[in-house]
Amino acid sequence: MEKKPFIKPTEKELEILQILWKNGPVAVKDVHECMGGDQSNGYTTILKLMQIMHEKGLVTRQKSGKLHLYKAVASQEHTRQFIIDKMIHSVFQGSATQLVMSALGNKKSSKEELTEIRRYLEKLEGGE
Amino acid sequence: MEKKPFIKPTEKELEILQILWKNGPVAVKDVHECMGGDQSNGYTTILKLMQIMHEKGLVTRQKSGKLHLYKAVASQEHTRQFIIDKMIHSVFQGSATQLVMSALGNKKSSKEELTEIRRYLEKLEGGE
DNA sequence: AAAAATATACGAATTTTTTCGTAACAAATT
DNA sequence: AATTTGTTACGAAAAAATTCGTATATTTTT
Repeated sequence: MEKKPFIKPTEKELEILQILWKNGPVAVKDVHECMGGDQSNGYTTILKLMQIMHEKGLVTRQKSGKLHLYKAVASQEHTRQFIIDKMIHSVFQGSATQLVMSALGNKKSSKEELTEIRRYLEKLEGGE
Repeated sequence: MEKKPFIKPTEKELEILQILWKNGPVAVKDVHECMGGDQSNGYTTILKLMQIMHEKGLVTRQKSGKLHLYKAVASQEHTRQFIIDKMIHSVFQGSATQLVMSALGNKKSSKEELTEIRRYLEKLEGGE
């Protein structure tokens, strides 16, 4: 059996993953453009990062003509949950409740958002 | 006017801050012990980290006899909100709602927790 | 006052993350 | 077939974060 340790992506890697999740399998060029072109990041910087991500197993890639199309391995949902779990543990002393309150307390969430969350909560409570 | 950029603490720094918030002004020794003694971290490692945090302005310190008592500068609440905001932006495409759902979805939160959060929400909605 | 114990200071090594220059390669264009 | 163009590969530098050894200072004990 293969045990996958799930490597936590670094900040930059996360930025790249966001783009991969949103746009499906894309080339380095596309990611680079999505990140604002050379103003903010050199092309080879992004390329290198994506190669490293490939080494780490964070992404797979597939040759298509002369370019590589990269795809995230872990789902956005899975990665989010992993990160959130870590955060709940390291910053909110294990309390999801405290995280939620912090998340909602500062942001002026719209009434619609709050209602949506409340519905979601009721569903969770009901379904138990 | 002094503009405070608010430096985001690193992971290890955050661990230390947790202890400072919880236990008030304490010496390096205390922090070191709280973190499991030499098994996990050398004393001088923690010391150095705390000195760096001092340089960065993350903590203040005060001499008390021969030791330094360290205290976090930013409040736990403030730091939490800063980190959560960053996370909402970088991982949840700006949607606090999605973060909340992710936080509650994976964890099997207890009925009590869910109820507590729902009450909190109702208060937010009402108070608007 | 010498020795031991307890802290801090400092410098440096190590590891991880980020950045980038240059080479190599392949396809398209001339 | 030579040149240009677009891409990946590679190596190394720079920056940031973490770890630790050793020196120094101060207090306590002998």
